[in-house]
Amino acid sequence: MKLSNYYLPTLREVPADAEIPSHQLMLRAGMIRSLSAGIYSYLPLGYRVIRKVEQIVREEMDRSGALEVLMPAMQIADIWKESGRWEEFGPLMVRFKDRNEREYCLGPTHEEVIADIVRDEVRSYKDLPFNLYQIQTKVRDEIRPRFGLMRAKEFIMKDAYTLDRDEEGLDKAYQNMYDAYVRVFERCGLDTRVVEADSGAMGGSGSHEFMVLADSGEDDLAFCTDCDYAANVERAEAGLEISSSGASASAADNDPAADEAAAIEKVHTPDATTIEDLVNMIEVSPKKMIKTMAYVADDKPVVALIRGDDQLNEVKFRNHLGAIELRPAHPDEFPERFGSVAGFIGPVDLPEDIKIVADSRIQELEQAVTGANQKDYHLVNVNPHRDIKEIEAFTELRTVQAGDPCPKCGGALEIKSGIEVGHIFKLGTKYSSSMEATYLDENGREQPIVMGSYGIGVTRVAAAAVEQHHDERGIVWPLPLAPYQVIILPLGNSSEVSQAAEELYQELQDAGLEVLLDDRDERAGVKFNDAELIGIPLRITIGSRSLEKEEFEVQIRRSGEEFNIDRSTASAEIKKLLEEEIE
RNA sequence: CGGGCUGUGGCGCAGUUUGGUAGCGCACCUGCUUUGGGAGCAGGGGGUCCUCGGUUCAAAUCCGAGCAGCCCGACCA
Repeated sequence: MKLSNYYLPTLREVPADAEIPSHQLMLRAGMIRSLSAGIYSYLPLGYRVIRKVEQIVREEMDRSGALEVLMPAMQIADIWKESGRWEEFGPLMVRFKDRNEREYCLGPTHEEVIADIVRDEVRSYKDLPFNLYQIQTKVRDEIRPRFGLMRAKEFIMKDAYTLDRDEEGLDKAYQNMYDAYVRVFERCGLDTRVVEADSGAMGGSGSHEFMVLADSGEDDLAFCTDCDYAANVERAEAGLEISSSGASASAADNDPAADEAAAIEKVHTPDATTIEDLVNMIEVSPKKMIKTMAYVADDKPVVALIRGDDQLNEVKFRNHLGAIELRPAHPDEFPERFGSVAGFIGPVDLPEDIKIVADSRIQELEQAVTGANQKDYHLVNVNPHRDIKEIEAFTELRTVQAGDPCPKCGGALEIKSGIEVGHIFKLGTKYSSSMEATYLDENGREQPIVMGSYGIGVTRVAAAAVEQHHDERGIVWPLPLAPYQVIILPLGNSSEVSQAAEELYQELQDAGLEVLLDDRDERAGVKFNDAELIGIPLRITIGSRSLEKEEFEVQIRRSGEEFNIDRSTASAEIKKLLEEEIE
């Protein structure tokens, strides 16, 4: 394509609204424009990248035996009510009514539609297994869209669904998709890690996320420095810690004198509503404090007990409770529902209807500090086993931190941030059961189809690629995702130069390469800067200076390397350079 | 949904404290010169100053309400 007839609105300055590199650069490179927060148009250059990602995904899905379909973006509420997710999805789903007051949503995902498609047609075990996928725009009313394509309200996703007879079939299908995903991200030139994940609202038994490591990532990931353990911190568990306080706690249990020596005391702690305030006021280590986190789970009051220096992991808490809706209690709710005041709530003598769940680390605490359920007072010398009678369970509720022991090998965990570009789930029979998608097995018995679901955020992959591949001059596309492979810059206005450029352009195009010709009437600096900003892997400069010697100048975007090539062998040389660039 | 910041030409911003009829850089158009890393000179076009209401002789500026965008948090396949 010739830039003189292209729509490439590059920006010299960084748009004020964009925070992270991929957002800034995609705007500056004229790839995307936003219509509203989290809603984007993909301009010609940007859409080419999207299509490159789609094509790689498509090829690998096809290779894995999956079949491409296209499902409706507009879905009826009925199927969501059947699966129970009409309520569960909450405000994340964009809903509307047609002229007849019939309820619809814009598909945030397609498990229900898949179940509907197959339930009427799949009758026998002989019809299974198979795998359907689509590449389509998904719509989710994100609470807070941000970071450009990274978290948008409308985004392109590849979603695949496997349908199997049993768990064994699902395991195979899951592994097949896992392998396909590894190939997809490798081909995209992305450095990804696979981590164990929480399956969240999707339900199901097993789940892995494919993560691109990047500082701007919204997910925290725990990696073991010694073994291959890797998990999203939402799910990551810490191994057992052999601590001295743990040992002494059991000793204390056997020593009634120790308990007596440490009777509960109420201390005046005016305005100390945070752990930090308390540390300053009574000089106790946060490790000796019990944080009491008040939540409302499906409209019932619950509290989580966490050591003062730990963070509550809401996913673990929610999973333990089996709750659908879990939210922090609002301060206004404290007096009535928790019999206390925000900032001073504690587990000792709470109203009886409140469920108490404690992190396993609470078990080994003694002479701890916690809220007194009375404004401006805390309790000291609290021993959980003696003083908190209604603890429903001790379980791991805390978020793992760097340095925590690995659950697999005991080595130290480290925390890195990552961008979730793919997520695979073993759904099991959650949707097939509720929506009656069944088949008859060899014995003529009706069985629910066993499903898996597999997503790749296509637009997010493009953004993640920019996060991982850019420098101070702009984007540095990995060759497989580059919108064009080569850009030719004729400099000056001599007809020899433009003729040579035109010839090379034709030659490269005939050779099947994707080529841009910057034939705009712009100064050299403008052309150089734009070429580097949009990140084309190979830049060919043609100017009278080198043309006199029958040479073209090459710059490799990634390395910055520059050298000359002979005009006569240019196109063969360029092809060779591109092949090398793939490796 | 809570906290903070911001809305002035396509982009980046000043002007708001102290009210007086809108400005700078970039981009854009015309001409001349220039032409290998975001050109120079001259001339020119473009703005409901987010919206609505109020105060005032007079509002970008003061007051009230609303809307939008961004950041932090909450939340979120």
